[in-house]
Amino acid sequence: MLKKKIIFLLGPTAIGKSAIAIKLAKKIKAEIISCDSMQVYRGMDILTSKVDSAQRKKIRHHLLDVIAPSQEYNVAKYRRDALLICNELFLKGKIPFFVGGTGLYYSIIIDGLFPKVSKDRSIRAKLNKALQLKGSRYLYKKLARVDAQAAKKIHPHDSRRIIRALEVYLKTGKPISVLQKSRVGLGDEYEINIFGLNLNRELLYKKIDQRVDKMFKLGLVNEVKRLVKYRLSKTAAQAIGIRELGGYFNGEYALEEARRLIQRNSRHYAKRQCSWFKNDKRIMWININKTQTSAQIALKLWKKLS
RNA sequence: GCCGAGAUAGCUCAGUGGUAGAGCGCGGCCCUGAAAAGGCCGGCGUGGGGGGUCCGAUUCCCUCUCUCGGCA
Repeated sequence: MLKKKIIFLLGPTAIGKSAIAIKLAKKIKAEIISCDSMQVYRGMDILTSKVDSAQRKKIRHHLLDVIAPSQEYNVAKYRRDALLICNELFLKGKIPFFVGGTGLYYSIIIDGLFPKVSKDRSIRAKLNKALQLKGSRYLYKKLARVDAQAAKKIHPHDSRRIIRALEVYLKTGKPISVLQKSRVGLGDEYEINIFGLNLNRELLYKKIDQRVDKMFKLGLVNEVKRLVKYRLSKTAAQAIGIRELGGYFNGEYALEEARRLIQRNSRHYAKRQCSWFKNDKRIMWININKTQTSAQIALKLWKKLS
């Protein structure tokens, strides 16, 4: 029996994924599932460069605007939501087409998430308090005693991962390093095609800077002003642009400085994305050069699929 | 033309008679319930050119070039 097909299109921010994805989706009866940790929030349109409604009419997009920015969202919720949509699409005879740049999210879809150890507010509160009082080294030593393997992988300064590992241990009595081995991915069941878009670093940075300029022209400042009037969830508040414009709103620096910071932080982010994708050997790479249109690139991808 | 200040990393600059640092920038990497987050690593340099003093000069002296400011 023929395996069902799932497609991924990955790449750093501003490289042009969305336009290419829509063109490809039209050729193959696919619907797009956003693979982006920030585009799930309503009201963060300019900030996250979401595709507009005209484009969404061409091809249905999922997991955009699914929660309020006051709500928290995370990998586990994403996985649950995305897999649900995947199944719906299969029933409709459509191909699920994941498009985005959040490395953790796509890998969780493909490779799975170890089960059922959700975040625990009270345990985290305690651990965070210990972190403040005694520092990350104290927690790190604690972790090393119960889960040497995890400790080996985590840097002593990486307090977030130390806390999560301890949280899992305290909740289940099992080391996270053991649980992590029990992930169930999509691997064997489906035919998975992963495409990655690649662009020379200098050009990518230029595109990022230009995109940020465009965001300002489209009204980024007002959008963020509107957003921060309400309390943003911890996760939504992480979007690049919130903190940077916050400093401007507080009078810490001029608007131009906020722009500079947004551009720089976006470049750093893109670099981290590249580094994440680089060593996934399953990715089929497509090099972009500036003369190609998104239609041409979509055609190239389409040929590789058939 | 004269006077003064300066010329050190991609940028802004610090410092020292024993071949150099800081911030920013940049590069590399890690990643399993906060991931646009968080963490780690890396100085990336013919110290403006030439000459002199000295065991030794980026540091002291001379000279040239250039830049900036002031006076003409």
